[in-house]
Amino acid sequence: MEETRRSRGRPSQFDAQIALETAMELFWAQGYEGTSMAELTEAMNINKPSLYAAFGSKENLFKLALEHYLKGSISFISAALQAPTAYEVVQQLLLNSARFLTQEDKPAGCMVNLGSLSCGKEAAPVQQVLIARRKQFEAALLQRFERAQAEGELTAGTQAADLAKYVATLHQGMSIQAASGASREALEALVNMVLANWPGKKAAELHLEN
Amino acid sequence: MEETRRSRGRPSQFDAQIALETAMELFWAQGYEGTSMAELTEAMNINKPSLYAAFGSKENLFKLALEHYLKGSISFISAALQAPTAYEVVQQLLLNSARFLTQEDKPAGCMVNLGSLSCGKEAAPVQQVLIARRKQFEAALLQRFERAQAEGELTAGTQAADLAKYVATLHQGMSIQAASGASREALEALVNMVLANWPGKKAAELHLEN
DNA sequence: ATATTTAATTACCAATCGGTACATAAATTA
DNA sequence: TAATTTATGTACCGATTGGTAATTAAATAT
Repeated sequence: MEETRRSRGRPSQFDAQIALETAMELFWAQGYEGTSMAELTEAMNINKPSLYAAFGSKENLFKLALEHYLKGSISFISAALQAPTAYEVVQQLLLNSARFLTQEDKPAGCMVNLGSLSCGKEAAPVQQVLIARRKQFEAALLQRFERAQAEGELTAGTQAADLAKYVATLHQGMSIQAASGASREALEALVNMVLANWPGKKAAELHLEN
Repeated sequence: MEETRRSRGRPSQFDAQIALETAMELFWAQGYEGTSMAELTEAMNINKPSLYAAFGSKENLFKLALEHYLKGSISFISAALQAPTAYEVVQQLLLNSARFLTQEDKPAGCMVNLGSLSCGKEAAPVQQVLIARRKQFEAALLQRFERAQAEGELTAGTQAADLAKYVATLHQGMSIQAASGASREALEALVNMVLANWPGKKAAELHLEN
């Protein structure tokens, strides 16, 4: 089944996906500027010329590591976005985020939200990519809340855009909390409090939900 | 009147406070790792030996620049904490933050919240100082909300600790929003939404849930 | 076997990093 | 004026930065 046409020259001694996983964890934990190519080559166990041949440059390696990160983390996000109600979307999203942001075997916080927030000019391209991803996340929330609004789910005065920015802001704040040492339990308590005061619903409806 | 005893040797050609202001803006915008001593010496218009003689090291310069930042930004925070009710505390704090984080002539976002979130091992001491400052801010909020609770202001089920973490998290998220290009108006709309759903405000309705 | 293709290895590049030695300039004190 | 004190300017330090040239090793194709 796995008969992928042997390539011609000397075979690679590393698996690109595994190498990207290692690069991802380093960039995730230490950021773009805080991670040197020397650290990367040692952790990935690849010589520098091989690494450059495979991934192009430090900047490109970061972008590929970011895509790898999104592949692994976007699953529970897109799953949450498919929940039947806006409330359940936020519930799933934030509760799962509280856990994701405090995984024991992974860096704390979200790679997209924490990366290159303040950085030198050399890191500007990477910074722009991360900003775009943050906006993309908020746009996905907006789209989902607009649907909820069309389905008559939200209260009259509630703006879908404000709601999307509210959830995105909470998610980003939770990343800083996690990176600053907040425990999983503390984040979960925070999320439960947010859910108990969810703006999209009236108190009476909230009572029925639980 | 300003008869401050002339020092003995050759006089400094720079004002330490003005120099710190410049260093602060650079570190604020580009972070600790993203700002080089070469950039600093040029922007501050001080030779490297003079800079080292005056401020010790890059790490120490950052810490002094941070203290300078706090001196300038902590005023509206401590003023907000003295508002008569918890609601007004949050109102003043977040509305003023929305403006502070989007000043036109200053870097976007909060230097404490955005600095060294992910960084290399060399920046670890600076990272720890920033984490401590974030915790200090949340602790000040906690203290204020505990007072509000003692004054019978909050509903029975509301934990002051959760409330403090909620506001701190929002403030941190707003910093990322500002750093990612969010406008002042968008942040103000967000804050107004948060205030409209402030847990202590509609106490009677929310009390039904728990 | 030989040629060809591709990767690994070693050694190296100019540029920049944070930090300093050394000599000089400008002030006060004696 | 001479001695002392402090800051300045120049020139430099070893280490590290991201990135490569050139050679060798290991596979397939002819």
